[in-house]
Amino acid sequence: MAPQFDPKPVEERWSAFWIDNHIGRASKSPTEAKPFVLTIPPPNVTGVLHLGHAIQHSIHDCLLRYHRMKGEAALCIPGTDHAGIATQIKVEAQLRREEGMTRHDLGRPQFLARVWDWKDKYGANIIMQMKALGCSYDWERERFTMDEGYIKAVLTVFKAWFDRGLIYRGYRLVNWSSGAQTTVSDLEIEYKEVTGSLTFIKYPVEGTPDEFVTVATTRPETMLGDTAVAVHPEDARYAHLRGKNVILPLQNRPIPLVFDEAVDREFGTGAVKITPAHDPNDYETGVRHGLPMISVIGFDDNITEDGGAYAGMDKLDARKKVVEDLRALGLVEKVEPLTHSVGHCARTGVVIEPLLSEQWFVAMKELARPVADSIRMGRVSYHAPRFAQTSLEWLDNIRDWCISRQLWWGHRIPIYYGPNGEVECSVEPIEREGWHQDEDVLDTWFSSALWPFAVLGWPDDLEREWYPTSVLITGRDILNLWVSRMITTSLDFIDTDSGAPEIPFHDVLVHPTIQDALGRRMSKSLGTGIDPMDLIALYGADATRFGLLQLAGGAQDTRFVDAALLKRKSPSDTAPLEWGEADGKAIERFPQMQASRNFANKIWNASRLVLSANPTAWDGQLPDDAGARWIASRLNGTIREVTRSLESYEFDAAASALYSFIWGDFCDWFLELSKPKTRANDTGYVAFMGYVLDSALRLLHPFMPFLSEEIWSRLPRAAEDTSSLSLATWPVAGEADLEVESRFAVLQDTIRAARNLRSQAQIAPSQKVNLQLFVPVSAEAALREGEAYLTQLANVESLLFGGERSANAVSQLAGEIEVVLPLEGLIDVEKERAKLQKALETAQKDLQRVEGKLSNPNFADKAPAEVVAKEEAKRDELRAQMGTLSARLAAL
RNA sequence: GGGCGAGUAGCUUAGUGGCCAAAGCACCUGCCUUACAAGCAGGCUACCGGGGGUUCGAGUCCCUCCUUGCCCA
Repeated sequence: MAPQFDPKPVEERWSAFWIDNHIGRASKSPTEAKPFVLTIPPPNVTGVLHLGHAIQHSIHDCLLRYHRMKGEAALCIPGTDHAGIATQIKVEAQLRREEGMTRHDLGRPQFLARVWDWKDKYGANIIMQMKALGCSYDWERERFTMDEGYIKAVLTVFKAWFDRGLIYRGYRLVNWSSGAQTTVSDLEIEYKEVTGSLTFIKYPVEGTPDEFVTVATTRPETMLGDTAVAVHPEDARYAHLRGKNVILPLQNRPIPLVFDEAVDREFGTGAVKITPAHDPNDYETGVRHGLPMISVIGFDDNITEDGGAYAGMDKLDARKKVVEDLRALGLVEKVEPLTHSVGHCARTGVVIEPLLSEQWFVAMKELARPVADSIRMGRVSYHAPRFAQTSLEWLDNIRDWCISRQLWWGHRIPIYYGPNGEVECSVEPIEREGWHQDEDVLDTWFSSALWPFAVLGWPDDLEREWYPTSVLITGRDILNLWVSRMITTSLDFIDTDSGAPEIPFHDVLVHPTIQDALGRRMSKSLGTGIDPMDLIALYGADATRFGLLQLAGGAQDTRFVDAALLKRKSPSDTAPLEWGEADGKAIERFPQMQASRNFANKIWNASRLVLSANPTAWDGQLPDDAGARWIASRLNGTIREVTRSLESYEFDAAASALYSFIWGDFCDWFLELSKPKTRANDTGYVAFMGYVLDSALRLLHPFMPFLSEEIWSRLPRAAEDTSSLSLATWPVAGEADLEVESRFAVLQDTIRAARNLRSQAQIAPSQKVNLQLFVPVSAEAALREGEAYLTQLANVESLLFGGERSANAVSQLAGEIEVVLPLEGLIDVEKERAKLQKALETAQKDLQRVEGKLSNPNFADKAPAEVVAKEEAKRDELRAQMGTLSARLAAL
């Protein structure tokens, strides 16, 4: 074995082994035990995975491997999403860039062939990335949201909802993205603060041309489509105008003054212009008052014929011209700067234009109610629980879902139009003379909403033994977009054995969002996006997984440190980053990953040491030795803690329990104190060392599968014999022995004190020293038992218990134990005195605080007995320490 | 605008009312001690965002302000 762990060959070997041997295949019959089932959130086939995916898949595979080792039937179904808008935009951009063509030049069938090529290429790449991370999913079950069976599921749901009247076509105000040339749903809009202006426009009152009603607007060009001005019914300023019209300037059209309670009297002048065709609020007002709706902005963002003189102009040009012309007429009262929130298309970034259009919708109210009920009843439980509230707020205020998209890539809407105006929904294509299919496709999330049961064979033959699934692991940004909708479809289409609506998963686990080193969302355009494959290449897949799982504590955002990025002067500094370099100096760029790579190397070398002693299978006989008893107890505590943490999804706690056990306890103490035993070829002891390592590797496997598998394959095996650690059993915790652990802690503290003295006295580590110990009766057994270890680990020549207090010595306290290091030459008495004096003062101060607490009657009365007892023990120890320190000072 | 989080060492994070607030990285000192310099031993570093309150006791609970992230409009 090489002195440094080289991840690459190990990853290649075991990756191939797991796939060839179908480790991820759920071969057990799930009826044997409660199955553990996951379906991954299918990534978009738009490109490559980023760190957000990497943490998500580290969590998936960690849980999956843990449950598999526990002996449960464990299954995780992988797959990818066609991602309608996102993918089509990518392929269109590529087409434009490389061939100067639009999709229309190519035609629908040819264009779709191009998108399928793209899907094959990038979809395969994404699956490859998951495998590189070590994911042990059931690769034979890989699904795609547009594969044959999936299409059937989508069409079946559409038809069922259509037949029940839940899917309908309507001429409504929808969100139009001119960038993608399609509608988008409410959830696909991102609101951003922009600096704009508020223009106050005077509308003359009909019949009294000297009187005006002033309205304030951020979008003056929409005034061309105004069909009313609204004021609050109790607003005294406008009460006298009831029943009157105002004249819409530029269009010279009388429009009514309407009274509506929704008007905010405080905003602007209290009078608002109403443009029902271009604003959601105005649309509602328009419906309430039966106002005409005039579209003045078209799908191309240009002013329509109804915009009169401005027809054909871009809406932003028209905005300037309208204000200019109004100013010329003296109708602009003032213009104020205003920062307000504007909806942008989440995919293309263009400003969303609300437009009237004929689209398909799902009526959500009736469907959403049982979803909210299920969440409230706790049938689906959220981690953290507050995310249930987030979902409920959305569900309780649900609005109809616009599902038609003016795209080519996706599930084409199964609606057919006949020559005489017939409209029919059909799962099978209608190929009758004169009939044609709706041109639009469905919102991607319509198909994603069916994921958990569509990947398990629905509608043909749902594999009930795997449904419902166990945990849905996802980022919090798609809780409404995806998670709530999956619950909706499952409750509506899937029944339990007793006929009640079935949930798609029991738990929803929300994982952290990974931010860049400056607290921003990771983004390729800023040059801050990090490809997990780069991390795997630099640090190895195990270190990458472990490092990410250390960050996966709760749902809180977490920062991924890029040392090079931190060196930048300001967040707006976008100078390119060179890998591993900042200010011309070589640096470790990702310290979090470096730390876990070092950990992997530590495990590798600890294993080298154990394996070099040629361990045989352990017979279960615990060596009669303080160190062995101690590490056995610590192992049991660690098994318990890692198991508990995984059960409660605290991956950071599990990782740090493993880290401190393996590095802190096993390597720093146990392996060090075991060295004389391995040199003496104590086969029983070495077999025990092999057993502890074996157990640690099992616990480590869900976190670092490659490394643990590699080392485990080299260890001897007793009863159990499987070909792979991934199929070995999860360790069962025995009782931790607190008595053994506290005795060993006394020994450790004493050794540390001795090392500390050596270091202060600047004694070379190789030089042996004589040591004198003053030990209270309570600690004597512990020190006698561990005397050999003390001698070995503090490099002691001779150890003296008690005796004369020499003046020529330095000392330090370890609890109540006084560790004294006599020195050959004269010591610096003043320095030593000052050190002891300071220690004495500190103890004095602590004692005063503790005594103050104890003498407070409120504390004695109200604090629990064990807290009081702790304080009393503390007081006794401090008194003893002060006695020892005084004695030492006197001896100087 | 409404809602939900977060702010702890130079950095990233633990911290479940009860010892003197924990870990890793970074930094400093000394060591190539025959598993590991990706290492070992020792050390430095905190007005726990500000202010107020509840409590015998607050990093932890409540109020408020500041900063910041996300969701919804």
